[in-house]
Parts: sequence; structure tokens; C-alpha cells
Amino acid sequence: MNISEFAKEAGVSVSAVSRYFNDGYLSDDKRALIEAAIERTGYVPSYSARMVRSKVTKLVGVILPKLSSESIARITEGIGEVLGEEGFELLLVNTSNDYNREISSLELFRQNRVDGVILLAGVITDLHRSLLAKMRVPTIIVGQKLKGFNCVCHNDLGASYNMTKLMLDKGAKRPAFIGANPEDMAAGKDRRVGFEKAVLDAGLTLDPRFCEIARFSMDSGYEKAKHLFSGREKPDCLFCATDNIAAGAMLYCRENSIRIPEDLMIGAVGDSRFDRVLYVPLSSVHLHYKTAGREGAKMLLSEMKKTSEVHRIVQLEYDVIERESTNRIG
Amino acid sequence: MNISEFAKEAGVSVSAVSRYFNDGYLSDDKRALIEAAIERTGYVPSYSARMVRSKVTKLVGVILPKLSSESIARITEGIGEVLGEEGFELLLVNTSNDYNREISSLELFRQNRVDGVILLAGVITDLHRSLLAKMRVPTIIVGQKLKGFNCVCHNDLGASYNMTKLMLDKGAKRPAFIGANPEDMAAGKDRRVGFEKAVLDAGLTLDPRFCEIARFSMDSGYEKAKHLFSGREKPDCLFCATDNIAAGAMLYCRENSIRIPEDLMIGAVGDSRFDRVLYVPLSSVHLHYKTAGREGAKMLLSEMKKTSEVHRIVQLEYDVIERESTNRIG
DNA sequence: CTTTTTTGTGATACCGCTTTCACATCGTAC
DNA sequence: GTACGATGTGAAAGCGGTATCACAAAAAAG
Repeated sequence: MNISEFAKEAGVSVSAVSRYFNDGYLSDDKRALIEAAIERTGYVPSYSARMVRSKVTKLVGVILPKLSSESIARITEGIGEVLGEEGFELLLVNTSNDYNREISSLELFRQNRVDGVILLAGVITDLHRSLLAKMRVPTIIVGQKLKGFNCVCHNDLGASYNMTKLMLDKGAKRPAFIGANPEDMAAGKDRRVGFEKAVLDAGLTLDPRFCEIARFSMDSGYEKAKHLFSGREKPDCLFCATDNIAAGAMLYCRENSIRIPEDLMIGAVGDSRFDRVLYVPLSSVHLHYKTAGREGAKMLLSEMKKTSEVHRIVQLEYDVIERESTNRIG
Repeated sequence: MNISEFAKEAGVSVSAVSRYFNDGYLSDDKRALIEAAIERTGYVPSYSARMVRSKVTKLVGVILPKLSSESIARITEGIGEVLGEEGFELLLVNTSNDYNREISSLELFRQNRVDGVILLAGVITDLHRSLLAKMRVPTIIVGQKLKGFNCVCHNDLGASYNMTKLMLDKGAKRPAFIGANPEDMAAGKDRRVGFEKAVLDAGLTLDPRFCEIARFSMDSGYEKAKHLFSGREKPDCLFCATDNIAAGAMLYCRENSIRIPEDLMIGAVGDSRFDRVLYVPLSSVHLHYKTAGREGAKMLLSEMKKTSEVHRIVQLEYDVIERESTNRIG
């Protein structure tokens, strides 16, 4: 059933029906007629047709590197909450960390497909930048700082600095690091810089043999921990860029009777739900992922309303959560 | 730029352009002209306009109760993989376990918004059933068996039966159960029935004081474990409907010096990634979530192609993964 | 009582594309 | 040489809505 059939059924004009579903500039009796007819027929206007003329899709494209990650899931939940309230729906693209899919999704959304875009990316390349600059719809980046664009991000540097400091303050002298891809400015580079700064501020030196780069997985954390402990010199504290990496490293420790925190303190960033039920409850830094998603969505909403082109970067703070894995008396 | 401007730019007719993007019934020289013009202008046809006429949205609605759950994220990843290959995109609705949002999303998708729907639901009510029966687009249910509808589900009964049996075979005599909402036929009812069957088959009796119903969270698992151990009689093995519940229960055990597996064996269903790094590595049953998503998506694709109305229920099998939490010598 | 404004209304052009249709062209069969 | 199907083509009629507009009726202002 289309609008004109429905209008006939309701005994009103096509324009009246259209108004009913839009600005509402309509008398009460017509409104009643239309509502009665909706009740009878279950008529719902076609979204697609509406889009053609009004250029409004009520869709927001969300590009993410994977779904099965607690942090990303929480960000996405936050996004969905805020946008859902405003009647928007999420068009989700999971790029599976595939660079090409990320680019092609941006290309797709750059066109007329959605009213706005939220990008959760790890590594931002020049190609990303140039595509982002050419976006015709408002676009928000969550989880990374990118000058000249609208971003919601975390204080990764502060988080890693303070977690590392926590361990050093307890007397650790041989700090080790398992980080992520440094091309990822947030989880990779910033968390490394924070670690390094804390080490230097404590008057210690950085030992390159105690620095590893892992992928975002437990297995990778396990492997890197193995490598860390393969040398003669052993670290006495370990900062991991993510909880998953830390969990993997912890597994290696258990298998090799490295006591936590007695022999090795471990701290990480992320505060995953499983941290407190790990082999040894893991000290970690809570980042406000869901809030980041909500803030990103709010920022997008305001961008979609106004026409101004002011770019903002919002940085959320963090909470250091101490658990047993760093609970050593200095 | 619209199709007629573009056609002019390319020096061909509007029809030629339309054919280029659709059936491709076109001569090679026109095709070349169009391709050259695309190169120059970056023209992309409007999805919205295309939808109006062709009634094809290339969108699949996915309704899920939450995002930050490993099982759901994995199912959704599987769905995205398969549908992405076929050029479909996912319109995601996170209902946050809100019954009304579930219903209203079904209502929304029942109309002309998407080409197909995949529903991941816990509790299916009569209202769900009647809405599902009235769907005008192909719809697949993942994670639940529902007669008369297309479903991809797990063998929850077999999974819980065998996990329980594993523990009873090792000599446990006082089995306890922490389950989920029994209105959830899969994770709630079937997993309970499997547990009960295993207990009865082992010649034991069901002790109602050893049966708890939890929500899908660690905290809830913790609370229910506390309640289980509050009586005089203590269980010697515990089956939990999900890994999260088990992790919470394990936390209670640690705090109260209940040794695992010596005093209490624990087994669960789900095989979450964190199982092996828990306080005590958790025995669990691996369900093929991602495969379920993939199969659901394939089923949807075949439903969208054909017009027949044959309903199938596909049940996936499972793998029992034994770890330390049940590693007791009977 | 006229003029102006407000409020409500339906006809109709239009959004950007797809589909239908009538027709032109070409190669092949008879 | 004619008949025929296969292939290719552009004009134009939709698809189901929204935006614009002219205009009527009622209310407010003068």
C-alpha cells in the first residue's frame, strides 16, 4: 500500500498524510482520520522513498575493526544508545582489521548512503586522512586523536604512565613492556610513550630487551612473555598495552612458576570484565569505553544539526584499578 | 550529480547508465564511455533512489539483545562475513534485552526497510511468534529452535548433558546447578534439562536446594554460588549455564577457600576466550557461534533467493573442552 | 468592515533511479 | 531476398514519497 492508496482509504489528501508523518501541520480531525486508518491498515511509509526526496536516511555508518572485542563492543553499545534515542539506526561495517575494507567503507559512506559516520580505527594512514578530509557527511573518530577532525579519545598516555608508575612506586627496578603496533597512535604509541616516561621519571633506564610488540591477542601476549623471559636478565614488572596481552603473559607465568606479584608485577590497560577473575586478579586502567561511544554519538548529532565546521577533540580520563597482580609490598 | 547529468557528461543515455550499474546489457564502447566518465567525476548512483524502484535495499536487519557478549559478537561477526561477501550490509539494532525494543524492531523490519532479518533472541514470547509469522521478509532465528521458522541453533541439551556427565563420571555425588532464565529455551531450559538428565542417568537424585537461576553476569554467578554454599550440605560439582556465571562462582570459591577441583568441580557452556586464563582454567563446552552466524546468514541468503516457504532448523554440534576445573581423579 | 495574518489544504512538480516498451540494427536461416 | 531472432538502444512512465505553491477559510488587526 502506498501513500495515495492510503490517503484514499483514510479520506484525506496525499499531502495531509505526508504532513502527518513529518512536520505535523495538520488539523485535529484529519489527524484522527489518519490515525484510524493506520489502525485499520497498518500502513507505514516507505523509508526508501522518503530518502530520495528528503535526503535524510536516518542511518549512521559505523566502521569498526572487529566486533568480538570488549572495548569495541562497549563503544558501539554507547553509540547505539544515544543514536537510538534520536531515531537513528546503525549501519555496521566490520572490517576485520582489513585496511581495504576500511577504505572502501569510507568511500561508500562518503556518498549518499548515511547521514553521518563514526569510525573506530586502530591505524590511521594518509589515505584515511585524505578520504576523511573529503567526507561529505559529518564524521567522528572514536579512539584516536586526529588533528583537524572530530575525535573522542582516551588519555592513553596518562593511563599507561600511571599504571607503570604504580608498579615502579612499589619498588620494581626492571620494568618490561609488551605493547601493540606503534602505528596505532592510541593503544600502540601513546601507551608506549606513557610507559617510557614513567620509567625515565623513576630514574630508571629503558632496556630494549624488555620491550616487545604483540598483536591484540592472548596468544600473542603469551609468546612475547616467553621471549621476555628467555634471556638471562628477568624483568620484575610488566606493563601490557591491553588486558588480553596481559592475560596471555599471565598464562606463561603460571606455566613457568613465575609468581605474581612476588616475582613479577603485571599491570595493563582496559579493565576488561574478566580481569578480576583471572589466575591472579589483574590491575588495569579503566577507560570509559561506553562513555566514549556515547560522547562520539552526541558529537555526531550536533555536527549533523549545525553547519559550522569547528573540529573538536574530546579526551576522556581514566581510573586506575588496583588488584592483586601489583599488590606487592615494596 | 544525478544520473541524467552524468549521462550527459558521459555522452550516453540515462538508460545506458542504469544498465551499466545493473544487468550490464550494454555494448563495449558505451561501457568504456561510462567508465571514463566515472573516473572523471566519481559518480556513484544513489542507493535510496535505487531502492524505491527496485525494492531492493541490500540491507539485512540484525536484532540482538546486547553487543558486549562474546557469543553474540561472534555470531554477528559470522553473519557479517557471509552477508558482506554478497554485498549486503547490516542494520544493527541492539535491544539491550528490552522486550519492547525487540518487538518494535521486528515491527520496523516487517515493513520495507530491509531485505531480510536475523533475530538473536533469548526469550521468545507469543507476541514474537505472531510478529514473526507475519514477517513479509525472510527471517532467520539464530540461537533458538522455533518450530515453523527458519532457525540455526546449538545442541544446548547435549552440551550440558555431556559437561555434567564428565563431572559425574569423575565421581561427583552432589551436583549443583546455576542456570539461566528458563524462559530462554536454549540457554535456560535446554541446558537445565541436559543437566538434570545427566544427573538422573547417573543414578543420582536432583536436589532442589542445589539449583539456582542467575542472570547472565559474573556478579549474579557469584551471588548464586554464595547461596548454594550457605546451607549445611555442600555440593561437590557445579554446572553453570554460561562461562560468565561460572567465573563469578569461581570468584566466590576463591574468596572462601573452596578448592577447585578438589572440593568442587566446575563446568560450563560457551568456551569463552578467557576460560583458560581464569583463576582455575575452566572446563567448558565449545559452541560454534561464528559458524552459527555464518549458517544463519547462508540460510537467509537462500531464503531471499527462492520463493518457497520450507522451514528448516539446523542444529550445530559442540566440543567438550576439559581443563583443570574438572581435573580430579575420581 | 476591510485588511492582514494565520492556519490549513490539495494539486502537482519533483527526487534519482529502474523498468517497460517500441524500435533500430545486425547476423543468420531459409 | 525475405524472415527471423538476437542484441542493443533511448524515451518515457513509473516507484512512493516530499516540497512548493497557490489558495481558501478563519482569526486578528486596523
